[in-house]
Formats: sequence, C-alpha cells, structure tokens
Amino acid sequence: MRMSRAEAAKNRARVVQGAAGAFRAQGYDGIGIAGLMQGAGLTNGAFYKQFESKEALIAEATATALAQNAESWQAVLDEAAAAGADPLAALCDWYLSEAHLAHPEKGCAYATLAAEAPRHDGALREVFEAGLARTLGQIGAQIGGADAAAPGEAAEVAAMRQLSRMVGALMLARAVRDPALARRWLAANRAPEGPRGA
Amino acid sequence: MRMSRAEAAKNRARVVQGAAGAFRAQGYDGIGIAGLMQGAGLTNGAFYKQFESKEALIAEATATALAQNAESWQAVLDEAAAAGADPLAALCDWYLSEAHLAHPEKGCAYATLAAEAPRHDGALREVFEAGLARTLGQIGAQIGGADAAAPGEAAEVAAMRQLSRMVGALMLARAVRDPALARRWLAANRAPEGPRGA
DNA sequence: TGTACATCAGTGAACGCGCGTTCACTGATGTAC
DNA sequence: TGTACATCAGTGAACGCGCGTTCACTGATGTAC
Repeated sequence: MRMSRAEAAKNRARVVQGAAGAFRAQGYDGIGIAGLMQGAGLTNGAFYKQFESKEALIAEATATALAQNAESWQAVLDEAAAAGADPLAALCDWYLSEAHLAHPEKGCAYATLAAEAPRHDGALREVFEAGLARTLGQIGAQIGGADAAAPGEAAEVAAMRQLSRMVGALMLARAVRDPALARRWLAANRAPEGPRGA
Repeated sequence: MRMSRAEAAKNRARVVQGAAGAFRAQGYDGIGIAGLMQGAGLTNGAFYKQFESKEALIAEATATALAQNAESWQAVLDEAAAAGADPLAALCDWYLSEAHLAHPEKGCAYATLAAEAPRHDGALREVFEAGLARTLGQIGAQIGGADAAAPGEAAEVAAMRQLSRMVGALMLARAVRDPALARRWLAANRAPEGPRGA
C-alpha cells in the first residue's frame, strides 16, 4: 500500500540511520538489503524505491554516520571550552573511553569503516575525504590556538597526527582479545600529541 | 590424485600465503574458498583436506601476514642502525611510504584487517594480540634506548602511541580519493612521536 | 628389493543458503476538474 | 467541497549467482610383509 510522502521520507531516514549503525557494527558486507530493511520495519522489495543500489546506501549511511560523529565531537569540544578545560584533552578522553570501545555501532566511522573504503566506490572515498576535512578543521581549530579562525598548515599537520593516532588506537584496542590490554591501549593514547619531535 | 606429502605441504603453504595477500587486498569477506584455492592452482574441494574452516584459514593467514610484517620491520630497523641512522625514523619513513600506500596486499595487516577482527573468532583476536605484543617490543626496544634489553612501561606506552599513529595514518590515507591528500597525510605522520605532551 | 594394499590429497559436482536486484501487483495518497 | 483517476511506496515472490561446506570418487603415495 502506498505511504504518505511524509511517512515514506521517515521510512527512508530510518533505513539510512539503521544502516549507519549496522555497517559500523558489522561492516559493509556484514548485513544485507533484507536485514537492513527488516531493521526499519520494511521488506526488501521497497529498497529500490528509495535507493539506487546498496553501494549508494553505503555512501549515504557513511555520510550520515560521519555527520553525527562531527556533531558529537563539537559538543565535547564546546562543553570542555565552556567549563574552562582543555578541549583537545577532553576530546581524547571521550574518544578513547571504554564506552566508545564497547559501542562501535554508535562510534567513530573512521575506526570501523575507513579500512574498507579503498575497496569501494569513488563516491564513498569522497564521503570519507569530506568527513576528514571537517574533522581536521575541528581539531586544527583547537591546535591553532588564539588565531583559530584560519588554522595554518602547521595546525593541519598536527591535526592529521592527532586524528591518526586516535583512530588507530581505538581500532587496535578493539582488535585484541584481552580487555585489560585494550584498556591499557586506550589509556596510553589518551594524552594529546606533544610537540612534533625528531 | 594423491600428492606426495612434500607436495601437499607446499600446496597448503601456497594457499596460506595467497590468502595472506588476498585478505589484505580484499578483506576477509572479499574472497571465497573457490577463489583462494584457484589462486593456488587447486580446486575448492581440496580446501577441507587442509583446513578446518574458512575461519581457521583467516587466523592462520593473518598470523602469517603479521609474521612477515615483523620480519620486514626488523630488517628496516637493523639496516638503519647499521647505517648509523635513527631506526625509528627510518621505520616511519618506510611504513608511511607511497609504495606501502599503493600495496596493501604486501603491507601492514593491522591497517587492512584489524578493523574486522572484533567481528571474528577469539582465535583471530589472539593472533592480533600476539602480533601487537611483538610489534610493541620491536618499537619499544628503539625507544627504550641504551637499556633496550628490557623496555620499561614508559617505552611500551610510547610504542603504543607510535604504532597507533602509524597504523591510523596509513589507513586514513588509503580511505581518501585525492592522491595528493593521501600523500600529505603520510608526510604529516612521517616524523616519529615527540615527547608525551599535555 | 618386490608385491599387495591401505591411505589420503586431490577432483568436481552438489548441498542449502543468503546475497543484490527485479517485477507483477496492491491500494492509499495526491491531483485534476 | 466532492468525485475520478493517476501515482507510487509499499509487499512478497522470484531471478541468477556465489557463498561455505560436504561427498563420492580417483589414483599415486606410502607402508607392511
């Protein structure tokens, strides 16, 4: 039966949101069209009324996940700044927390999905590229310091280093079997980057 | 027809070696039994004469990849030390090179496969854990400095930070579409970690 | 050393299953008059 | 505002395909005497 346009838009959004979680938890290949649609209370036949292909949903759901990530990050930075704390240290603590370790489905899409990007569409890699540009801006603005309006090249380099380490640490902490080692891995990486050394 | 034991062992090793490359290039789900066996010049039926399951091959092939990674790392460290260069800086340059960026099938299994580990066997996560322990030892020995025989806790923490950043940087550089950005990402991460800052 | 036979690493077809995608059909929604 | 009808978001079955795994069979290898 036909749904109202508003209802159909809600259904579509529910599929994208569900996929943004399921892909992070199970990988792009770990869940199929039928499972994704079922998770939104629909049947598989409706999928192609809303999306061109699974690959198209992959790109859209990843963009959604990265946008939500960016909002979370900004909230953490803003709250720390408002409380007079070091925003970058607060971001590190939050990112490398045990809650984040245990919940990839709500967490950073770089740590869960970026490794699969090279095997996918140029469209998906552009989604990651745009997400990374935004994330670099968020971190670079903290490193840029007082003149943060236009973070310089040095701030971007520092942001690339900081982000790389955070993402790598979370991914590797999740890959080991021993929970105590995973916690130590997170703790070791919690302090932000020091000055660039030789 | 039956193969000699020596021949059979060679066939088995060829499957494991091929899988170690194919999994890194295509992911654990990206290639099937038939493709893996075909790559070794065999047919799919022979697979279960040599391996208990695909999951068992996944663990074994990953262990093989990590062991080869460790040998490469040690060779880079040793050559730099013999040439009077900074071994850790040499390792960074080598790891974050464009050759490594372009050849995941021969490269670091952490950057290509660790993100999939949480969705697999405890056996696979133990393989990653053992690999990481060895890698930490290799890096920690460089950071420990003169008294490198027994790197302390501080060296392990520093090694965890250094490794996290290298792995994250390679993975993220591979995830973007623009090759120039990928190169900048690698270059930004090439210098080893400075002292731990606040 | 030579013969008789059990072993087992292969082959290749088949198993049931879930995949991404297509399609005929349904019936409430949205539109035109 | 009320009626007639085209639209289209759904359903659910089906498509061909490749998956991991199993199995009957083959015939050279390895073993026992």
